[in-house]
Amino acid sequence: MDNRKPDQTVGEVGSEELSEGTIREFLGYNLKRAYMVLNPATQAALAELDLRIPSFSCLSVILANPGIAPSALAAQLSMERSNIVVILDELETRNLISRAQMKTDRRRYSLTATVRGRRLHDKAVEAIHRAESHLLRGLSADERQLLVRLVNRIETTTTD
Amino acid sequence: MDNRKPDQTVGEVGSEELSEGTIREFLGYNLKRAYMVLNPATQAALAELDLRIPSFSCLSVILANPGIAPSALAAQLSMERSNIVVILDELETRNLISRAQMKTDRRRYSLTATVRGRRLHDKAVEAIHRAESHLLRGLSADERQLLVRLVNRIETTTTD
DNA sequence: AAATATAATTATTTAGAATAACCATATTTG
DNA sequence: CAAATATGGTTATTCTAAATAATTATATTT
Repeated sequence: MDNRKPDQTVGEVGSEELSEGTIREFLGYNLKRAYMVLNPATQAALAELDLRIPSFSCLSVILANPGIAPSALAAQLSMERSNIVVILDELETRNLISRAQMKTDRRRYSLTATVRGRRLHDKAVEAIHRAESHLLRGLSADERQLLVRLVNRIETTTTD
Repeated sequence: MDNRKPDQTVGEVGSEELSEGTIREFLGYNLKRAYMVLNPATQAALAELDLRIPSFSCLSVILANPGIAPSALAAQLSMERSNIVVILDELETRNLISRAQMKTDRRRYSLTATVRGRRLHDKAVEAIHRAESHLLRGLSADERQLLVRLVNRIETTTTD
């Protein structure tokens, strides 16, 4: 029933002939494996610019939404507010973003990227694109686009 | 240059109109988001059977490769050998697998699943399939298959 | 005016993954 | 053959990232 090779030696499985069994059927497992490949590659690409992935993500969302508040940023990236703070501290110290108290609500801070922040961000975007392109070199442009769309439809389904 | 809405109030970005900016372009970001959705769903499905994801993965690979050694198991799942040990301890305590010293090499242990282990595994497979099917309900069978294939081609590309 | 809620922050805890070190057995090599 | 080196499993430890709790300031509600 479950013996693929009826004559296999029990207790002696050659390392080349290992089967992954059922787990490869699951999307979750495959996603995780892929993520474990993409993530270090992205980290390495950003490390050259002294950025970590969460810092880059924050910078990117701030650039796309000038004036965004930390709590909105956290919600957007599905991060804890408390963890956002230390990232913003670092970005601000490095003069990549600036915090300004809002006049309308003095509890909130308005986040904007500096010119320096934008320049670094743009470099980072290129670096990540290079890294990903390398990993995706086996896929055509159409296939890449299709992949991203399909991946997004998982999440879309969920958020509803 | 960077003002999408020329008349927007700086420091006042409505929460509904947030843009994700460039990050959505990156496969890594999209994969992570999807993974963050799949993972908790899988965890929840397995929790009912008192299994965690790594335990299930080990059980599954052992079932597919009876007699596999812990180090081969670790390599297969890209886990540290030292972390595998505690998982095997738990699986053995619960009588889901058994460890037997190999005659040929007494340093190695031969891992096999028990009947009880197989039964629990099969239940777990069903539970995960149910959970994933729910999350993927917006995709057709063809699309799901295509998604998994494309995801796998990322990793394949890398391992070469 | 008092009570309650929200935003940012700080400090603490927790959980997981990676590292280092240890013992037993195998293999290699002088 | 004996000594040295390597490998497999195990244990203990360290490191890091994420989650929680608690604090202060301001806003809103009653």
